[in-house]
Amino acid sequence: MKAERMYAAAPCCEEQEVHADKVKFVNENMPSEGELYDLAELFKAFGDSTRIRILFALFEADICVCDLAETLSMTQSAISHQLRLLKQAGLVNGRREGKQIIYYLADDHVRTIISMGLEHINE
Amino acid sequence: MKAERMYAAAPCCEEQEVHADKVKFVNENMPSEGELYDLAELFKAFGDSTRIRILFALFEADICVCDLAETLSMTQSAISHQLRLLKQAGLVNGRREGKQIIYYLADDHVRTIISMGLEHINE
DNA sequence: CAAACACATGAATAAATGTTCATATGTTTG
DNA sequence: CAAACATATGAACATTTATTCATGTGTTTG
Repeated sequence: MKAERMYAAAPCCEEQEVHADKVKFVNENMPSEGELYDLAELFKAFGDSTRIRILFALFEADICVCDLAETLSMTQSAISHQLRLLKQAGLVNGRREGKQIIYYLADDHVRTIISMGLEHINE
Repeated sequence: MKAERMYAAAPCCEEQEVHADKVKFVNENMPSEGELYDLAELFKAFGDSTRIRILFALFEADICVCDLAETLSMTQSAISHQLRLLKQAGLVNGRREGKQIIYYLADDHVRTIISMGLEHINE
């Protein structure tokens, strides 16, 4: 009879009342759909080692696409595509200087977030 | 003649020397392969809204798989798979209590990192 | 203004990822 | 110890993602 999908049936883990209260409480403090989505998108931007390397490069200096490509031994196209994602996530910005476009970190949250990450993996 | 791949040709952005120095300097301060990989893996764990929601739930209370599934309106299986990833990233741990396994945050870096993320998206 | 340069972007492809379904493992209860 | 419960896990599938290749856009230079 193709029942509705069961997300953990009602009599979940015995003691229904206690658990129902917990579920309710947790959901009250859950951020909005939009905020959850934006958070996930933000961290996705950090979730690739090419992009992480780009960010580390930008910790040291503002730098053009061409030099990023050489630094990371990757094609200009690949770097450009990744820079677009980083820009969409609000992590970097670019300014034109003649023929080149110089990229730089958008704000200091980037350093902070990566520092926390480093602390975590070196615990 | 199928040339070698060109990662931004040698005469990059004119002024070769200045740029070569910059490239060298940036590379000296680049973390190791392993560290870069681990960082990316860590942030990947934050890069999905289901996992973000699980973490927010665990901010409020230690909680079993079944209740997580009910809270997030998802199947037990989906939650279990995601918990495995969060565990691999060192973000959560589980302790057995009778039939259930209660999950909890592994350490306080999780809160800090998510806080930084929230600050960033609300700037 | 034509050629060269620096960068961006669309389409294509291979690899990674998230969820579902079916089933296995481990624990408690009668 | 058999049945019920809570969770874990493997295989399959659809979707997303990272890179490449080819080409387009915008700027400078001769």
